[in-house]
Amino acid sequence: MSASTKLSTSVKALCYLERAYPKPVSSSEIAAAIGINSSKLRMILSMLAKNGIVESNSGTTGGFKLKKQPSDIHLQEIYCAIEDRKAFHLDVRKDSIKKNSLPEKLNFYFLDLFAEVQENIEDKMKTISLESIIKKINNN
Amino acid sequence: MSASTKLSTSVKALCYLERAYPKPVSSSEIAAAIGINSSKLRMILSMLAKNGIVESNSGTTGGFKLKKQPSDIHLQEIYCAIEDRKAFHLDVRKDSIKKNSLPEKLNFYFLDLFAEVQENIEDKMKTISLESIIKKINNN
DNA sequence: TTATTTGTTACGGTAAGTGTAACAAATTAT
DNA sequence: ATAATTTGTTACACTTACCGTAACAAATAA
Repeated sequence: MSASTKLSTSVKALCYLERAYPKPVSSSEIAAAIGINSSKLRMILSMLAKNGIVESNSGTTGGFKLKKQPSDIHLQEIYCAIEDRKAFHLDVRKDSIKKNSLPEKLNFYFLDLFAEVQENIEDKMKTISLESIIKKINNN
Repeated sequence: MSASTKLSTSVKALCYLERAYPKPVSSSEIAAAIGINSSKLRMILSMLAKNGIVESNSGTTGGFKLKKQPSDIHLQEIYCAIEDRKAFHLDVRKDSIKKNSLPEKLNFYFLDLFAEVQENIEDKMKTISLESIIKKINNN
């Protein structure tokens, strides 16, 4: 699952949970509402649960519900919870490239550059809370 | 071919051309030096040629050479020449999503957000010239 | 004990990315 | 003119990633 898909799916689910709060909601219900398979959604929600963003409970009265206030949940936090890899990942073909060659040095250069870009993106995401998204959406 | 691969390959080739300047170099020679297939490289270089970054000539004495000064070639320019799509592209599954629903609104929200991020990245790339990359590489 | 829900794994189908080959068109050398 | 070289482009097999779905053990409540 791609990073952007995971991120948007997460926010859709979290918005749904915010509306239902404090009632817990099952993955099936959320999945049907946002148009995704419930297994895939559970995969995402379980990661959010491990990172303390949502609470999950098994059983008849189980389901998911928000564990933090929307104003305290930021995009960067969500992103880190669901994705270990970076959004940008450079091709570093160590095969067929000589040590200390120009191509290798350029690979390192782009590795650094993309890491920097990645940091910029994460900084931006830190400034966006779930609450701000919900407010913006409601004004449309 | 992914955007990051195209970009790094382009810069590798351009650095090679800068070193050989003003002698034209064949795609085979560059391809061997940077470890890529010559057909794929020609695909990239032809796009750079269409955008006035390099000059291409057929025939025995043909090949590629820089058409602009390294200080006048910027990453953003290269990126635009080789890639029409954006680096980030959101999943907008219009199927199974109702009109004016929360998920649809959130899709639009992320579409806007990612477009903004994209602009930030391009702004950053505008500040990086081929010359600055070459200087940085040579100091390592 | 039964029913419900999470958490996780697996699998087939589809799309994207990679590496290579091939060949027409253009240009130069002989 | 003819041959050789190089670009520009297309095609193809192979691999990898992605997407949608199903399945089932573990946990929990009725």
